[in-house]
Amino acid sequence: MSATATEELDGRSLRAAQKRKRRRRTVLDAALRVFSAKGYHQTRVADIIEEASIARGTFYLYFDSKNAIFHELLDLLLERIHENMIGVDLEPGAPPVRDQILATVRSVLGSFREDPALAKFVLREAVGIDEAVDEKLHGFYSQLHDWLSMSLANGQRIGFIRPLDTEPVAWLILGSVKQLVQRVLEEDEVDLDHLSRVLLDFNLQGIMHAAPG
Amino acid sequence: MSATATEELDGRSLRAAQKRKRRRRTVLDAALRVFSAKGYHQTRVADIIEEASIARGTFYLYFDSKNAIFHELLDLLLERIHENMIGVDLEPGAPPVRDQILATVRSVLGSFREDPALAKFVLREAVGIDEAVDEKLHGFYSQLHDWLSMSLANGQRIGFIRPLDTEPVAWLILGSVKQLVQRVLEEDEVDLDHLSRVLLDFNLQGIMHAAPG
Amino acid sequence: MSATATEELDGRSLRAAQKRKRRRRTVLDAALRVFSAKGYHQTRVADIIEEASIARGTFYLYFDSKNAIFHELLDLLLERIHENMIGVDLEPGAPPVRDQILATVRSVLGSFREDPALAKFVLREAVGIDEAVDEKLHGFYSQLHDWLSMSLANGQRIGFIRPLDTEPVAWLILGSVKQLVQRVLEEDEVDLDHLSRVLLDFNLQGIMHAAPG
Amino acid sequence: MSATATEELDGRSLRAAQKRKRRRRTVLDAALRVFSAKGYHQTRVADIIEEASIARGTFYLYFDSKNAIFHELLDLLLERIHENMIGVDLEPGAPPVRDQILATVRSVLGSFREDPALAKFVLREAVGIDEAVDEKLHGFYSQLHDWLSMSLANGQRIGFIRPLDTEPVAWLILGSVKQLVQRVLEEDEVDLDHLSRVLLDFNLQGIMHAAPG
DNA sequence: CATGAATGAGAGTTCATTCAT
DNA sequence: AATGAATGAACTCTCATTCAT
Repeated sequence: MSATATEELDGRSLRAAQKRKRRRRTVLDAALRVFSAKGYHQTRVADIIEEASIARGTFYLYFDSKNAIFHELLDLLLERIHENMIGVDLEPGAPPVRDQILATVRSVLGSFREDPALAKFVLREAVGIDEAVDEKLHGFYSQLHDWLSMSLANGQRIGFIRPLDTEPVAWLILGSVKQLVQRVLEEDEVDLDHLSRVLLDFNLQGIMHAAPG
Repeated sequence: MSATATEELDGRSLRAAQKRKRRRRTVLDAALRVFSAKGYHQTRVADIIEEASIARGTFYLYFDSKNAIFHELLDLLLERIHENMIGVDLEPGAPPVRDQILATVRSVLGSFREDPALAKFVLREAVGIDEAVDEKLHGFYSQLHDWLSMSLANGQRIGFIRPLDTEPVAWLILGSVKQLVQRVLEEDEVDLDHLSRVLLDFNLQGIMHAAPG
Repeated sequence: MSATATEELDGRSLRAAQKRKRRRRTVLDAALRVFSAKGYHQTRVADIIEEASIARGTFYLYFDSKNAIFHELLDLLLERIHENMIGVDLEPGAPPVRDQILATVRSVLGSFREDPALAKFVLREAVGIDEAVDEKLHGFYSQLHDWLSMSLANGQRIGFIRPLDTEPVAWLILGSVKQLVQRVLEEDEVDLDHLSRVLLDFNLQGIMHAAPG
Repeated sequence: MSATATEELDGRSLRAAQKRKRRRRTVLDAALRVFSAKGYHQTRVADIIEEASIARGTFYLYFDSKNAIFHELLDLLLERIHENMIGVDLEPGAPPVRDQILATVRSVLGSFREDPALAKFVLREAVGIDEAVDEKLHGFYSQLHDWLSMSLANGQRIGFIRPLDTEPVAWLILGSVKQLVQRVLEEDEVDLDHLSRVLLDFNLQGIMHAAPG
């Protein structure tokens, strides 16, 4: 009987833990929606709890503060973007580099387009909130930059990329991508395939005619 | 004698008006400093009046509200940036197009570097404050974009620019410039001449080797 | 068991609702006391919350603003006065008209005397606050006037009242009553029965000797 | 020469004093207009100085404070009303008492009608401003009441007035007059002669048919 | 664990009054 | 005497967080 009780308790606490997790998730989702729509400062805790259909106190049962839930969201999203980043396979037999990059670009643009809240959140609303937020974003973009910079260096080594100062160029590429993502979010109908190709061509060849040999 | 009196009055009111203008300017400068350093929401009216060394009520003598002074600053700065933009001279006998663009780029980067508060303000803090602010910034960047887009079209007509979709490419260029400006602000020592050349080369030729004829 | 749970919940929320209502009432009462004592403009929200022994925020939990609670009080009190007004029964077999009116007058004077705050509030403090307040009071007195005017017309029809211009006379009666009420509030010891009779006699017969046939 | 100088000074200071007096009067008039239109609390010092076309500081050259100018106005107006009050001449050979009273009533109503600002000011706005204002008004009405009460007593002595409790009846009369004055101010077209007669008849005979001998 | 009423520090703004010119 | 820019105390209202139930 005590076994049963224990089992029951285990089962109960397991279910409880799951329920807790689900609740947390519900609130996080709600918060993401509201933060994306109104921005951090325009968002009241009241908005979040209403969107999540929970009571005021419940919010503080799952999160320490409005600021804390924001940070948690930010971490989550930056991590998710990280995971979606695909490296370029330079092994012999791999698809052409250009095609690989094109696929990556296409996938990144598409994923932002699918979850605009996420992108809006990271690109626009997470600014001017906090020293800590600023640092986090800064670190994130630095990582992207470093990865790009390294990729450029690799490309140079195999002769795919011309000699250039990889540091600033990585920033330039990053900037152009960020801007395009932002545009993609604002326009209703976009041809992702076309845009991906334009983005790639621009970054690869710039705007000039290929110089004649 | 009445003339003198009138003159005196004029002189007095003139001096008063000048003083008023100077005061306004003092407050605007102080506000720019504080907004740039702390962001809009972290900035209290108390911070501004302390920075400007004026009394609480004096602030409201010159500006309607915290929001109003922010908008005035924004207008001022966007206008200033506008004025610094130089077109490209295509007349025969003009300096080479590439040199002209290079000079513009160099001047833009330099002016931001000279007044970092200005740049920080426009690029970072003016987000998520207000519908009106968002629209203003949006409009500003749209204008920049349209100007770029048109310039690209012109370049195509004279054969300087390869065939490409000017609309998205203009956004890409804009994005890369914005990002570089942001970096320039964050780093202590930068070689503006070098960066300007890198920026230009990147946008003109991309990152690939010039394709052999 | 689920029934019990539901009942408990119902009971809980019921008790909560009751408590809420009691709280509201407490604040309203406190506000009435303070407004009556100091007038609208001398009253600070701080005074009300102190009198009600609640926190600053709590006040705004129950009322939108200082102005709103004032309006609610005003509505409440005007309504209460309305309810206390008794019509005259002209049916055969009813008590003599004079006695009926006397009873009404006595009851009105008495009710004001019992709750001086109420009367002070309506008669003195609710002036010069707001366009809306002015209109509300104006409307209230207009209603009283119209009711009086109509009663006079009815009295004329049954021959109880002499021919006269009912419109202005209704205002005269109203004015005399208002003034007496105000006096009743200011004096410590009053003989309500005596005053009621004096009021009635004055309004019925004026101050002259009954004209000899 | 010193004489001339003195004379000149005298003349100058005289003219200056006159100008000062005129200025004061201008400001007082302006204040009366604004106070009457908007009420004490809605009136800003800015409103008064704009209406009077003087500078902010000038206001405080002539009056100690917003409160002070209000009190001065109040005193002025109460005094003016006092002066307009005419006693009843009971000497043999004087016009009939009823006619004398009628003339007084007519004149009082007419004077209020001619200067509505004055009346509005005294009857409506001067409430809930100040302990001192309250006392002043209270004293004023007490005087009116005492005068009325005494007149009633006199009337009783000569047999013109029936036996009644003069104290409360004086308040009733006062109330009816105040109310009528207030109405006269609010309506656009009024027949003052008719209203005066109605007022008199009401106060003299009430609303009942004269009791048959 | 869930609730939502209660809290109070702190924000922006107003306006009567002062004072240097 | 006249001006009007400057002052700052005092006000109302907001909202993230707490806590008794």
